[in-house]
Parts: sequence; C-alpha cells; structure tokens
Amino acid sequence: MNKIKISFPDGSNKNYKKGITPKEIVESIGPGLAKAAIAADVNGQLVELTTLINENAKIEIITFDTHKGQDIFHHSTAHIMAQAVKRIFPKAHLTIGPSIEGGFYYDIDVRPLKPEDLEKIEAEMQKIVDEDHELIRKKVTKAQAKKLVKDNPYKIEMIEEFPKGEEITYYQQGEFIDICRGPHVPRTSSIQAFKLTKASSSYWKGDSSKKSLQRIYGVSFPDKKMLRKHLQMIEEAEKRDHRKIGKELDWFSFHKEGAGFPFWHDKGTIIWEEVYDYMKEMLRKKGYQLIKTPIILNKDLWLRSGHWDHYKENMYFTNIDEKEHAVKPMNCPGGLLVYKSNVHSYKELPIKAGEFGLVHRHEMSGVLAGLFRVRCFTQDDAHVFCTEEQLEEEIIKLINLTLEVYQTFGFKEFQIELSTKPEKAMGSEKMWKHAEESLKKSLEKLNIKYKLNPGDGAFYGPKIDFHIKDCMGRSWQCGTIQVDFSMPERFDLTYEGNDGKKHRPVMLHRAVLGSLERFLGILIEHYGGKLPLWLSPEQARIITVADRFVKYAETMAEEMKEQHIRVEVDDRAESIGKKIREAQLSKVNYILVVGEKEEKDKTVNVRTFYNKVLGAKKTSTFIKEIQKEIDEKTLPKE
RNA sequence: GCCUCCGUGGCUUAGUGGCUAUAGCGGCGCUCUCGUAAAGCGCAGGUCGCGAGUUCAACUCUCGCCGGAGGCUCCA
Repeated sequence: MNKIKISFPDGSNKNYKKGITPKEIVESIGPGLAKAAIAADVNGQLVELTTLINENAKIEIITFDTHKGQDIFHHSTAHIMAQAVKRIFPKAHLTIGPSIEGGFYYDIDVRPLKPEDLEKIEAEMQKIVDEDHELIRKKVTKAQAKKLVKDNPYKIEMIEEFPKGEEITYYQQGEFIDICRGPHVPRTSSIQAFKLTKASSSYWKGDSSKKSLQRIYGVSFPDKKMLRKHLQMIEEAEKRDHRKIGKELDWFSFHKEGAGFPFWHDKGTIIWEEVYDYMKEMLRKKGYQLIKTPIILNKDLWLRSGHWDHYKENMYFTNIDEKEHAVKPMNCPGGLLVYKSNVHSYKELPIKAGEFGLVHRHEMSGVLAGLFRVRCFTQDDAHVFCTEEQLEEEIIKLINLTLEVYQTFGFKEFQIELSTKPEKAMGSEKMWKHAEESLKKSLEKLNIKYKLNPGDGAFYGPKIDFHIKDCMGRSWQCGTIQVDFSMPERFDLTYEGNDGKKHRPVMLHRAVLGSLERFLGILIEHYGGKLPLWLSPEQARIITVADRFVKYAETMAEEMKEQHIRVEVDDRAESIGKKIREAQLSKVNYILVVGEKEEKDKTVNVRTFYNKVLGAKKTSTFIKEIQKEIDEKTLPKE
C-alpha cells in the first residue's frame, strides 16, 4: 500500500503517495480545502491534518487506539447527540459538550430528562448516523458566529469570551450547526456504535448559583464489538463494587441512622485490624512513637490551630459544662499538645509521632459514597518534627515508606504529584523555597516521576500526594507528605539547639493510606473481594463430605487455629457441590474437602478461590505452606 | 447542599387505585450421608422507607422528610 486515498469533507478524493507531507497536500489542493479537512478519511481511517500541516510533518494515521482518535470520535458523537436533542426538543439550548476519558457528555438547558428520553435521543442519533451527513468545517467572524446562535444565550456568552484574534469555526452536519474548534470525523456514519449511559445535572460553568443544566453522558466506538466489550467491563467493575461486596460478605454496613458513618462487622474488623497491625509494626520498626489523642477538644484549641476559622463548615460541635467543644476533623492539634508537654533537645530530633486517629468531618450529604467518602474515618497520621537540615532526608524516608507499603498491598499503579506555593500562603519566601526544593530533590534522588501542580499547595506549606488507581481506573488520593509552616508558629513549638537557644522545628504531616476506610474500599475493589491471604477474614474452610468426618474436620480446625489460621468448618448436611459453591462465593482463600481418603492419609484436598484444585496435601505441609504465605504477605496469583 | 433516578421479608426481585402482595436465595424442620460451583419436601418471615394529602378505597397518585445510586461541587 504505497498510496493513500484522502477523501475530503467536500466530497472530493485524491490519491497520494505514502509519506507525503501535509505541506505538499496543501500545495496540490489549495489551502482552503486542506484546512477544511481537519479529519479526513484515509482508507477508512481517520487522519488529522491541520496540526500536521502547521508542523510540516508526515501524515499520521489516527486510529481509535490513540488518545486523539478517541477524542475525535467522542466529540463527534456529542455533536450527533446534540443534533438529536435539538430535533426532539427544538427549544433546548446547547451549552458545552466535550469528550472526556472514555466517553463524552453534553450540557443542555432543557427540562429534566427521563430514561425514556434517552432512548428517544439514542434512536434519533441512529437516524442521523444512517442519514450519513458530512461534517463540514467553516470559519466565521465573531459577528457571524453570534448571528448563527442568536437564540442561545450560552453560546453567545462563550463567543464573547473568545480570545481576540483566535479564529472561530463551526461545524455543520445536515440542518445542525455548532460552534466548535474540531476536529471531527468526516461523516456521521463513522460513528458505528454508541450508547447514552446516564443523565444527570450540572451547572452552567460549574457554578451552583447559576442555572442548572442537564448533562447527558455517553460512550461511542467505531464498531459494535468494542461497545459490547466496554459494557462488559463496566459490568465487571460493578461486580467489584466494594459496597456490594461489603454487604454480601458481611464485612461492613451503613445505616440511615448515621449516614456516612461505617459500621464494621466481625469479618470487616479482622481486615481492618490486619491493616492496622501491619502499619503499626512498620512504624515501630522505623522509629516512630505511637500516640493517641482525644476525639473531643475545646474551642480554645481549635481557635489556636486555625480550624475554627478555616474549617468550621466541616466540623461537628458539642457542649461540655456549657463550654463549646468540637470533634476533631484532624489529628494534628492533639499531637502538638503531646509535643509541647516536654522540652525537646536537638538531640531528640527528628521526632516522629504516629497516630491512628479517628476523625469526623461533616461532608455534604451528596458526596458520600460507600467507604470512599465517609463522615468518620481513621487516618494513619503521623507528624515528623525535624530541623531544616534534616528535612530532605526525612522526606526521602517517608517516600520510601509509602512506596513500600503500596507494594505490600499489591498496588503497582500510582501517580505522584508535587504541589507548590499558592497565591495566599503563610511563611517566608525562603522557607517555601527550601521546602519545595527538599520535596523536589527527594523525588529526583529517588528517580521518581511526578506531576507538578504549581500553586496547588496548602496555604501552610507545599506537599507531595500519592494517588493510586482502582480497578475502574479511578484515581484516589491516599498518601500525602505535607510541610507545615503554620502549626509550629501557632503553637510556638521549640527545641533547644546545641547553641543553647530555642529554635523552631519544621513539621511534616504525613499519611500513607490516607484513610483506613477508603483504603480498604480501594483494596476490596482492587481484588474484587479476593484478598491476599494475610488480610483475608476467612483463610480456609473445611468442608465435610459426610457427617461422619465432622470429628476429623474439627480436629484439623483446632490444629490450624492453634497456628493462628482463620479457619471455619462447614459441617452442614448439604451437598459438597453446594458447600463449595458457597465457599467460593464468600471468597475463602482455601477450600479444604475432607472425607474418607483424607482422614486415612491425614491430608486435606485443597482448592483455591481462583477455582484451582491443588489436590491432596498432608495437613502439616498445608499448614506450613500457608503460614509462609501469611508471614510473607504473598499477593494472590491467579 | 443542588439536579436526575431509586427505596417491596435478612438479600435479590415480580406486581397492581379495590379480594389473602409475588418468586428465588438465606433461615428453621424433616428426608437424603452424598467426592469438588445450587439434593428433595414442608414451615415461618412483609403495617411495600417514614409522615401527610387526594380518594368510597393508596404499597400504587401528589407533596414533605429520611436513606441510597449517578452527577455538580468538595476531598482523605
């Protein structure tokens, strides 16, 4: 295939040699047409021309596999949807309709939509696809553009906000036009498979004081097979939903008597405590102190910490002896009182104090989401007090600790972000610079890639955030390392230097898991409930073939329990098949079937929760093997 | 908090302006004593989220509240 055929939106076709530069194309057909062919059809594949023309590069075939290709696809589908909406609701005003990761949406000023409306819109979209309109790009002046959308106040507002000198273009397909930069697919028939996934609401420009709009979400693909695969993936993700698993496996629950406050059941508590024990041991090994501070403290403290002025919206209050108190939304003030209860020497630094503190935050009701977003949670918090010189070394230690923990839990995908000084900030320029440099240098020394978020730091100091990805590709902030210039000042923290004078320590806040509750939610979805053995609430279940083997099963269970293995016996008079099925559904790591053979040979017949039958093993061997698996915190392998 | 949708035994779920509101799982009882993803029969269990209104009559229609899902926004 040395030739490529380019079909332009005006209907003309031309053949070119492969490797031709866009400049040569422009010369051969004239600039007007080339500019119009933002996304042309090359042998049935999408090609984006404009940017390439500007860069004088070779033609690049853009397919759906590329980010850009998907972007074009989704955005064009948004246009088709908008056209369909306009046909069904002629009075609707379109606002903005971008492509997003994995799909698209369009915000439309129209009456609230019902599911059957979405079906109607989908049907109309199919018609538009079948009508096979060309998408034609045209350039207009500001005045012309305004005329085109004269009935739509949103579009007029957008056009008015257009930067001076930037060219305004619109796309037309059939009777429909929309102001848009593009690029787009050449014809509506390029969109072979799409689905509107949900309707919800949003605000014009994301501002809750502005008018409420209807947002319709959808996905689109070049062929139906890909759509089917996509829908299957969503189904799989739904199966892994930690809220569903938590209920089914009796791990935790939520009740209307306390919206957003999780209740941990016995099995959930086991998982919780395994995570807690692991973290606690880790901190002890790394030279941390562990402290516990009260949940309710009086107004004076919160005034001093600044929370009363800056965080009141999110706090819960109560009165004790007619004095105002607040439930802690953060652990630091309590930790600071612990620091202040002694005089400290430079020889003690760095002081690292960990606290698994239960904090309460009044979140808006609409944001609550299972364990991912709750109103009370346990932070694996710690505060490090050190000298400026120690800062970089301590940060490196914290980063290493965080990565080690994530690895243990089997999280390989994460993103690290460095946020620097915001406009409104406290502390001197010099301090900020030093702290930002320390964070940056630490990351670079460890050869860690990170994303820079300039101006995104807290007012009291810069920070590094760790985001881990769950099975649905959603990214959750877990770990954080924050430098704090504010608290040491507010609480007048000091240490005695070797010069005999008082100095101000640097304070670091850090969390690795962030919130134990949220982290467990992520963990559950990551593993779809099939947890690593060391975390699993039920590590093994012994299933008896018939009643006369119950005694043998119980002896074995005793033996395993003595070795701290969490094992249960299913001695019900049910069929083996049923008992195995139920054990599988309750995500028990090892299913041990015992009957005549096993009793005679002192063995167990092993099957894993990945449905692998490992066969008969000596009971003693099995115990040794899984003890090793527990101790080494081995990750499950399918 | 705002918008859309939802709320029926422990769980999943059918259904209707009017007689005693489905069914499956689970639970309990009996039978079977069984070899790797659901044995058979029987029984119990629901003021249809809560409150008010419309109506001769409301689980069903309307409104308010509570809770949930998705989104806006916020965030660990």
